[in-house]
Amino acid sequence: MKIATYNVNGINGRLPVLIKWLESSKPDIVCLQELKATQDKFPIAEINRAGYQAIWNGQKQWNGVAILSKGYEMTEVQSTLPGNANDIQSRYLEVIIDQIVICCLYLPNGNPFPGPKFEYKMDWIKRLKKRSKQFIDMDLPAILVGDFNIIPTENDVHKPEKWKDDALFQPEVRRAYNQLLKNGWTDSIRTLFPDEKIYTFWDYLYKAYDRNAGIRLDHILLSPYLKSSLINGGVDKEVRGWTKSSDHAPVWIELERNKYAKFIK
Amino acid sequence: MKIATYNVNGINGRLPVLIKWLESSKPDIVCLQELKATQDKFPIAEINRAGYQAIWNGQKQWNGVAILSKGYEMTEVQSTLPGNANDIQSRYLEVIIDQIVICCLYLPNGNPFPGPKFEYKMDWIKRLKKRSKQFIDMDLPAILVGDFNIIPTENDVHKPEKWKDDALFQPEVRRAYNQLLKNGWTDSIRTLFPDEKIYTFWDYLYKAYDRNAGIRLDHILLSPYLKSSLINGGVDKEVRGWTKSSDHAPVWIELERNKYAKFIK
DNA sequence: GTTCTCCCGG
DNA sequence: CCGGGAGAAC
Repeated sequence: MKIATYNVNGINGRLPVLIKWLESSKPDIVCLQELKATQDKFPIAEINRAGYQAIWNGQKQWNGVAILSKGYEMTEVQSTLPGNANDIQSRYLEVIIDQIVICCLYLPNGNPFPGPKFEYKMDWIKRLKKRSKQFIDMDLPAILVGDFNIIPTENDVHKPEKWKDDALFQPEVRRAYNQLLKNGWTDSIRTLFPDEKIYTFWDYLYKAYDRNAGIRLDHILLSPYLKSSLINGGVDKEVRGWTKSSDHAPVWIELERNKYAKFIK
Repeated sequence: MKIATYNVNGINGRLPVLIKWLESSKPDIVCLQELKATQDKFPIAEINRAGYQAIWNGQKQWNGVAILSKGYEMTEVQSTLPGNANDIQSRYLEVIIDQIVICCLYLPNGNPFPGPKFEYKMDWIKRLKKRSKQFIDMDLPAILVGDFNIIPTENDVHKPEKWKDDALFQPEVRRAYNQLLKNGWTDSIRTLFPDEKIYTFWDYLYKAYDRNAGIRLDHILLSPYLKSSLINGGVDKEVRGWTKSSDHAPVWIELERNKYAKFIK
């Protein structure tokens, strides 16, 4: 089972690129972030035509998340991250597919640091830790998939010194990410490639992609039950070079179906 | 010699359509209106690549006119319509090509009627009458080419009654157009097709093009010396149906080179 | 409807 | 640099 995440930065503006990538990469499950479209502007007809069902959580100008599935039935569990009834930003979608809990998340950027937006980010992370801890405690097969807006380590950024004042690279943010790992979550890509410089985002400005001045923001975290099912993964880096591309590249993993199936029973 | 006019409604947004049309219609001279681009944003490189030189008169948000030439040398004469030093809108460009004075004009729309915008339109027409009368008085071979924003007669509009309150169809505007004809100017298209319903503009709204609910706004007027040189003309109506098309269609005429050459000597 | 401009957010 | 939104003009 191939599971991917892709921050599309505007699903309607990005539709040709998205469809082209779906057809070449053929993921079974896709978590999308930054739809930048209202619920009724989600291009469901084109998504269907590409062979995918979808559940989505739109919003007017920013944010917006969706989960696409090819063949697998989906059941929606949550469309908000629990813990703050005042949070009206569309950044979370939780579904069950093939007996796995799949959480599509678009964590707040948090810039400028410091400030209220950063505080919102930290509160969001706190709620994510709480929600995700429940999956661990319940021994559920679960995956946290999406744009975390967190650069986990110095090995995940081209020039660490440029990011020291940025909300994406604050010590307390990185510490929170590490706590997720300590809680039992596995960073798929880092597990597969322990030492490589791997990026998933390159700024539109200053020809960042041409210079490979990137950062790693998009992550796929596996609960303990799924850890041993991980058989492959990567970043579809070339997609970032396509015309009219998002500033993110898609990230994907492959799970061995049989390995986790036996645990669930 | 094939001379055309085309209100492009944004030259940069329209570039693929414009190039495609240039390559299929192959006019020698083209007057463009509504560039909607500043002087430095005019896509001269792409125009050159299509085989045309250009002189243009850009403006920030609206207006903007240009004259393209394939092979013929151009000499700029005026970049404003004389008679009002306070008029800063880029709506006029006068050049000499092959010994003919070519005036590219984008006459003000004038809506809403009545009001200051309509008064500006009438003042502009008054100045145009004055300038164009000079060409007649001087026996010069001259052409007035462009978007006149004037519906000359009831035969130039799909449903005349819908336009009676519109600045494009006001009696005093149509009277002014008729005075140009009385001064000696020849409406090329109407001369070639005296009775046909011919349109050059279809609103983007209400599927106006599909219903052929159009109006004739774009005209090519010949001074007396050139009248007998007119051998062909038409509207490239199909261009209006192309994807990402302007709301106007190109209009063109062909002049017999030898017929007017003998008069000039 | 479709363009462009300015603005925001990233 | 790009998306999307608001607003103006046609």
